[in-house]
Amino acid sequence: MVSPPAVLDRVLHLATLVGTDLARFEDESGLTTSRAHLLWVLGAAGPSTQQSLASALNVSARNVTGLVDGLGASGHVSREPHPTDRRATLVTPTAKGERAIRELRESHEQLARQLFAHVPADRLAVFAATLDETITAFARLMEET
Amino acid sequence: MVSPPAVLDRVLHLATLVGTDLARFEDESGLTTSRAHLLWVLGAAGPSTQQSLASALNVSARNVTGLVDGLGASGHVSREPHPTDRRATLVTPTAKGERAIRELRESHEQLARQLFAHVPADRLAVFAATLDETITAFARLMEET
DNA sequence: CGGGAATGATGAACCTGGCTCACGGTGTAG
DNA sequence: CTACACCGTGAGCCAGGTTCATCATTCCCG
Repeated sequence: MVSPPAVLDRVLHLATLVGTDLARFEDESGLTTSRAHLLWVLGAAGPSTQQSLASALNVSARNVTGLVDGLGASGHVSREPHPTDRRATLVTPTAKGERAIRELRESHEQLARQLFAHVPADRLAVFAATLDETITAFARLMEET
Repeated sequence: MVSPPAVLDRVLHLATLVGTDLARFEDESGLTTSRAHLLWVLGAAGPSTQQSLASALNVSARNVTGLVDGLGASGHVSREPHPTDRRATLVTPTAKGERAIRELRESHEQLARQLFAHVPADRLAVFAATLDETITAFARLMEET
């Protein structure tokens, strides 16, 4: 019999390990977690207004200003005028930013492949399914509250 | 076929959800994440020097000073003289601190039970085993680097 | 036993990542 | 044209981290 709290601990343990790996990546690339996160979102969504980045990252718009300032200073993104709305700016990755996004993706993929390399496909499927159900259970739990 | 990166994403997703739940707990109890974490460790290890807390939390000793200051101000812990080493202080939970630690444990256990309630025991066992193997794989990966 | 090195906690100064509130510029619906 | 809504940002705050320097104590070795 496996005790649920022990399983939860394992999940959290794995998450912190992945976080450690991300930190290593950041050290190498000179990015911080939040800026890497912003770049990640930018890579997924393409050039975006700061508002949309704020809601995607689930932080305040003011905070995005600061992150974009930092990424601008390090040459990863630039602020381009929005083609139709003169209030907004389009945060756009530079060549350096694109490269960082690509490395981020590759690092993520490589980590995932290495982590699960030893797990047979059928067990990985069970694993993923259980995760899905658990996430769903969580969502239901949050709604009730 | 389940793609490894997608599985990794699910793990991280679940971890952030759990993090959200922890944040809710903090709001209710007036604690912050780091202080709750310190209390958690304190509950597991019993009265400790700040040094040992620092290494358990993996942060600088200086930082622990600040966290203990905060927890002291909110009445969760007190600094007691170390019985044999007059340089050190023993960070000790007060009655209020003990209560918070108990609530922390209960909340954690309840969450785990609710999350995995719907998962049959055999599948949970596979899940836990896969997690263990993955964590081990990770440790091996880190060593090589 | 005595003196130099290690250790435990903290003050000072700094950075990042968050937040809110206020404000100026722009868009848009009446 | 006027009012309202929305985008970005300045100002100011807090928590959580860091390093470096300092002081008291402990420990160890000659």
